[in-house]
Amino acid sequence: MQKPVTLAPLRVACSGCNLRELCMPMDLSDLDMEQLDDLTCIKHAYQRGGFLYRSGAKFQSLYAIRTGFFKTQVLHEDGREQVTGFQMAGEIIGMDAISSDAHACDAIALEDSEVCEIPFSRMEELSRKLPTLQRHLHRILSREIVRDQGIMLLLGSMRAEERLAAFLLNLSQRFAARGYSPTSFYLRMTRQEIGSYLGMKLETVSRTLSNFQGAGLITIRNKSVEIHNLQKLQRFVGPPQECV
Amino acid sequence: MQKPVTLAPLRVACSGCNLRELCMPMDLSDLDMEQLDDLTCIKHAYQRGGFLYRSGAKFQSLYAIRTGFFKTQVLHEDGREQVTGFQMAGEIIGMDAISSDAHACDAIALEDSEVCEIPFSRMEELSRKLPTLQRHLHRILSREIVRDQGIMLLLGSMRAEERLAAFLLNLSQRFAARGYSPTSFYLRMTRQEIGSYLGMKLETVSRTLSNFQGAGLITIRNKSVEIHNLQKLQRFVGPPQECV
DNA sequence: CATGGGATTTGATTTACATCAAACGCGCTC
DNA sequence: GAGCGCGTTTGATGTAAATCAAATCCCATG
Repeated sequence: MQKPVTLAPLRVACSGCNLRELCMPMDLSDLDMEQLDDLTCIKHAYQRGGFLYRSGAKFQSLYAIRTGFFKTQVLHEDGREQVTGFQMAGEIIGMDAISSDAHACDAIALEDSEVCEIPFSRMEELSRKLPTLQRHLHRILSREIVRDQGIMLLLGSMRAEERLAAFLLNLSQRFAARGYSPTSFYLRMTRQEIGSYLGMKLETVSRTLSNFQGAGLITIRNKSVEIHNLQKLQRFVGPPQECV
Repeated sequence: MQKPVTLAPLRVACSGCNLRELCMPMDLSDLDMEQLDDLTCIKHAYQRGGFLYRSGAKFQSLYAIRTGFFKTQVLHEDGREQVTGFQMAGEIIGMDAISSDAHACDAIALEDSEVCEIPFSRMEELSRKLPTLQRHLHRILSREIVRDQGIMLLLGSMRAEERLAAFLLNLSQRFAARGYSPTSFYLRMTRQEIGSYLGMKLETVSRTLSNFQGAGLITIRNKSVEIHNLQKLQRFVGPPQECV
């Protein structure tokens, strides 16, 4: 069974991290060595199923994912849950907690993962000295707002088929940005989790994926997806179908 | 017809603004007079239907609403639109634009309104000197993320009835926080706009409101709403109905 | 005050998706 | 390798909400 334990904490420096391009793309010239030390953060490992943080927990740090895959979810008191995102290497997570000093959602590892813990008070302190870092922090926060608006558009005005196509294309782009194949990848999450994220039931997810496969757009076997035609899939995201 | 013109720009100081509690609740002791001058911003008036900003416009400033009512919406290239929020006095708007230096949505006045323009570069500059302001900015950004997550939960896992009840209760709370009646208020937006925001069609909004009225929960006449029983309405937000 | 156009309500019908249900497949552990 | 449980697929049926349509209301304007 899953043991949500934290393995092997380790201090690391952002300057030496190969994900800097994705998570903290600042101009290095702004950073002298002393300042870099201030940003040094602690690396933790999480097993599949482990909680990075829980809703309600006191806010201390943001987390940069180094390797692995997470989901975030909010729980309604009724027991209903809504997956609010899937996060992969290079992405920053935990920003919802700043507003109330407590985490507003759960973050759970979908595979064995490593994260850098970034103590937020130190981040604020340092960003007062480094305008570039300050600007970057603002951009990250704002980017999250824009991402959420996109999901609102998706949930509010797209049909099941479109949502799923948009979802696959989004994953595709993000894998591509990390140097992986944009057309062949593993889904780390269950149909149920995809459904929760996209506002549909797991059966509908399954059926729609089967339809895509039937139409020759993708091949799906268990959790591995192969997209045969990105353009055709893209055309699914849009009004009903004006078959070209 | 609407003329989206800007009327009567005027310089004002935050120190003298009666909305400070809602939009910039900092400890005044941190601010000396000189710093206050730096935060002085420009007041603009907008007529109903006027654009505060348009999607794609260059990002310069955040805006604090002093009086009035706005909606924000994102447009899909297909012409589909999604209302992403309704903003009222004391709320800050425009934060989605920070990430790309361009506005990601339209902001449109739903009634004659006044806003304070807060040049963002000056805000960043000042927040490097004032940790309290810095912290406040971070909180505002994060609060927007939390708000969006709530809407995702609403759109992804609630039924029409629940969404509309949650919507009315949200308005109720926000009016109450501003010293207005929580049980009697005007809707500034059309059924169509409510529907876009809540992911349903205007007919469904109308029908559901009629149902609420039929159940004696509210009285609705045109755009004026009276909530007769906040608790009962609250109970609508939840799983199907375990009638108490 | 009359007129016109958009907003709203309400009804009839359709439909996309949910629900219920059963079978299958895959990865566990024993 | 047998047995079990979870995740997934697929089918049959039900239903909430969309769509289509028409009547009414309300405000703006001449």
